[in-house]
Parts: sequence; structure tokens; C-alpha cells
Amino acid sequence: MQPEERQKRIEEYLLKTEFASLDELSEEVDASVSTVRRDLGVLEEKGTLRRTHGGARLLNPKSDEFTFTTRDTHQLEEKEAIGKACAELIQPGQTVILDAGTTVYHVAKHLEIKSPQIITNSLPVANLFSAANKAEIVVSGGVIYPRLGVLVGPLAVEAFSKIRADVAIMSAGGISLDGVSNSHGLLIDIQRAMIHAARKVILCLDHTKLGRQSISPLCGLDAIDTIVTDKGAPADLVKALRKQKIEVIIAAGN
Amino acid sequence: MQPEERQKRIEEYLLKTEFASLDELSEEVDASVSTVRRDLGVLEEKGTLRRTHGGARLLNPKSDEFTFTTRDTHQLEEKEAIGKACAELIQPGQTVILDAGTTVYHVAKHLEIKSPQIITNSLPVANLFSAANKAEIVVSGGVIYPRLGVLVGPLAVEAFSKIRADVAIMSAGGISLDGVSNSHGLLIDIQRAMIHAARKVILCLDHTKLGRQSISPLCGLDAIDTIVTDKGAPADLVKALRKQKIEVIIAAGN
DNA sequence: TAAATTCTTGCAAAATCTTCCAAAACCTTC
DNA sequence: GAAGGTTTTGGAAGATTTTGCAAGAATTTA
Repeated sequence: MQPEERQKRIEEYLLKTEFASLDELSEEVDASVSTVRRDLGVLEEKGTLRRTHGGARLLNPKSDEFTFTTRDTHQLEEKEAIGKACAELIQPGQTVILDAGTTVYHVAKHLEIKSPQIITNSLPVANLFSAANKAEIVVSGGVIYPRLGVLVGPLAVEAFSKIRADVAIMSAGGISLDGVSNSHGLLIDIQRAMIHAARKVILCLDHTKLGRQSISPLCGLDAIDTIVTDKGAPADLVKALRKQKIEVIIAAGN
Repeated sequence: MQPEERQKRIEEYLLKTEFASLDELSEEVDASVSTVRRDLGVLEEKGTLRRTHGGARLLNPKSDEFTFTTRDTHQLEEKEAIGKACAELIQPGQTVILDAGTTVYHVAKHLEIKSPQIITNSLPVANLFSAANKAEIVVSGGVIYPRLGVLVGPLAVEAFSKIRADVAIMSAGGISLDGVSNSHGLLIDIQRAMIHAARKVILCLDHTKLGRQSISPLCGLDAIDTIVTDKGAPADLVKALRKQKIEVIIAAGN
């Protein structure tokens, strides 16, 4: 096969998948990995795609969603269910803070209909609403934290310190009776500002996060009003949390 | 078989397949590879196809190219060329402000290699870099202006007022000897802040914008250091701009 | 920090291109 | 219809490009 044809096929393949690994492409066009590498170089020069470690991704993705969520298939169904259940807690017209994090992303997907005012530091969430003009979306400033597409840093913290909201929908790395914790230290400051800015705090956690502890402590249990999780949640912890006056909602996984 | 008949059959074959190898064609028209080579030379001269290593490719496949970037096909090639040319003006490691706007978006596509520090209020641009961790991307805060994915409002203006950058890469609705103008009033304030924050201002405009005036005046010509445009630029205006000590770069559109 | 994956670079083999040449086909003219 | 000239064809030698691989560098991930 000729170089140009191969390159076109790579383009077409990427058009379907948005992202592809070298092996994948090598197989698709029936050429060695080296050759594909070179082709990707040409195509990147041309501006149609961007090389990444291990593959390439389309530069003008039709669904911006893909940029981030490709890797996240963990507990997908549970997160879907949590997203739906959590969205139902929101009243129309409320001002909502949306945290970054895949679980919260799924909440956002179900939130559009309510047309609330949304404040977020998550690029995936922002993308979700960027086309629809039903909701007013405020994006905090900040530096992009690569893989997750979260905005972090002083600009982000400042943005959340200056506002007030009805609800903050957040996620975390883990929760136990000692409190809530998260893995990325960079996020902690921002999340604290979010908690401070909101009258009500809803925490969305799939069951794997319950009873776990992450690196950095975020806040005590008293800062949390509601937890939305899925059916896999350990009953004893749920019971204990409820005893602490926290509303715990188990999302039905249809 | 006569040369002309052979060439016609080659055309027809390519019309079906878009790509073809020498051997393939040689078999198809029942002539030696050398002869086919010569035929391809003639046909390329005629403009119906382009030779490639190992074969030939149809020159104007109706299906191609347009499927790729669905949204903004206005002056696409010109914008591509401008994007590339403009990106070459940036030194590695510089701090760059990127405006929202399709032309600037094309600049962004070629910018990652320079691993600059980028500040932008454009969600599409932010997405472009979100997976890449070579460059540091700062996103200004703001409210999403729906269709364009631009962040506007006080948060955005404030973000740009507080920073300093080496270069601002911007676009506009039109430029004439009276100055630069843009259509969206919301953007004017932000763009002024960008200009103020940058030591050097580069304006990227395809030729249709030259000599045109848009609704709201943005700034005078003295605020602009460099203009990157394409081959269609009217010579007299280019001359006049250069007389004003503005560097005008005409991007070569291969 | 260390292991593992992926990238870059240089190189030799393979494929393809160009250029040239002689044979074949074709045309013109007688 | 034949002789002489022109064009086209197929092939071969050498130059060029492309390809696949391997070693060392760089990046990612845990």
C-alpha cells in the first residue's frame, strides 16, 4: 500500500475511534509500527491529529467527551446510576457547583434538563454544556491538569472563594468514619473552597470508595450533607454514616 | 491499445478506487509498469491525478476532506496555512495568549511542539491541549458563550488583567487603515485586556477580513505588531500596513 | 525511584523512481 | 508495398525513497 493511502486510512480509522494505539493502527493498515509512527508524524505536521504516547488522537473530535473519558470504564454502570440518582436531587433553577471527577461527570450528563446555573472546574463538564445554551455555565480559571482535564491552581481556588452556590456535587478518593480524603493534593484546596461556597454538599462515590482512605485528608464527615452511592455499598458503613446525620442514597442500578 | 484509451481507463479505474498501485494499473490496462508510469506522468500534468510513491491518487475525490472538519469550512486551507506560519513565529518556552476564534484555533494545532506556556479563554483550544502535557495551559475563568465555546465576562477580563505574556495571538472581525474591529461586543473587553497583557501582538486574519470593518472598534493599528494572512490579501492594503511599521506575513498555501 | 513501555535515531534491505537504450509499432512518403 | 523516419514500448542500471529493525534515550506508571 502507498503512503498516502495508508495515511488516509489512518485518518478514517481515527474518525471513527477518536483515539488509537500504534498496534491498533499497525494492524489496521497492515504495516509495521515504525511506518505507522512515521505516518503519524506526517499527519501531525499536517495538523489532522496529535501523537500521544502509544498512539494518536484526533484533533477535531466530534465528541469532546472522548478526550478524557476513554480510560474510565471502571464501575461504569454504577456511576451511571449514581449520576442519575444524584441529578434528581437538584431543584430546577438551583446554582450548582460541579467538581471534577468521572462520577460527577455522569451527574452532569443528567443535569442538563434542569437548566440550573452551573459552576465547574472540569473541562469535560464544561464541554458537555458548551453546545447547549440552556444552562449558564461558569468555568473557573486555572491550569489544566493533563489527564483529567481539571483546572487547578490559585485561579481556580480564587474563583470558588468568591462565589456562593446552593449545592456542590463532588467526588473523592475515599471516605471512612474518619472523614473524606482525596488523592491529588492539588485538588484539596479547590474542593475545600467548593465546600465552603455551597450551602449543601453532595458526595458521589461508587461503592469501591467506601471505607477506603486516600492520601490527603479533605474534610470531616460533618461537612457532608448527602452521599450518593450504589448497591455495592457495605451496609455497616452506610448505617454508621446515617447515624452521623448524613443522608445516604443508594442508587438503583436498573 | 492506444495511449489515450489506456489513460482513460486509468482515470476510470481511479474514479472507483481513489488509490491504485502501479502493478494494479499495469494489470488493469495490460501494459508494462513503465508505460503506466508514463501515462501517470501525462495525467498528472493534465491535473486529474497525483502520482505517489507506488502508484497514484485521484486528485479531487468528492467525498474526501470535507468529512473531516464539519463545522468551519470557510477558508479552511487558508486558515491552515496561516496557523502553520503563525506558529513558526513562536519561540520555544514563550508565554502565549491565545484568543478564541477559528483562525487562532488552527494556530494552536501547530503550537504544541514549541511547548510554550499558553493562556486562553477558548474551550476548543483548551481541549486541544488537555491531553498533552508538554505545554502548560492556563484557562481563564468565565461564562461559556454557547456556540463559540469562549469564556466571557468579568472573570475572563480579570484573568487577563492580572497576567503578562510574551505574545498574544488574536483574530478579529476586520481590519482597515482605521484600525481593528470585531463583531462580538462581549469579546472586545477581553481582547483589550489581552493586548494590554502581551508584549507583542500577532493578528491572524484570512484575506476576507482585510479591508473589512466589523461592528465594534477594538484597537488602533499601533497596537498590532504583526499580521499573518494568506495569499489572497489585497496588495495595496498590505503595502499600507507595512508603511505603518506592521510586519505582514503572507502564509504560503502549498 | 525503578520497571516497563514507548520514542528517536541510525542503518541496511526492499521497493520504487528516473533515465537511458534498443526493439517494436506506427506513420509518411515514394 | 517498401524504405526511412518518428513515436511508443518494455526493460535495465543506478539513484532515490520507503520500510522494518535494533540500540539507546526518553517518558510514563506504579
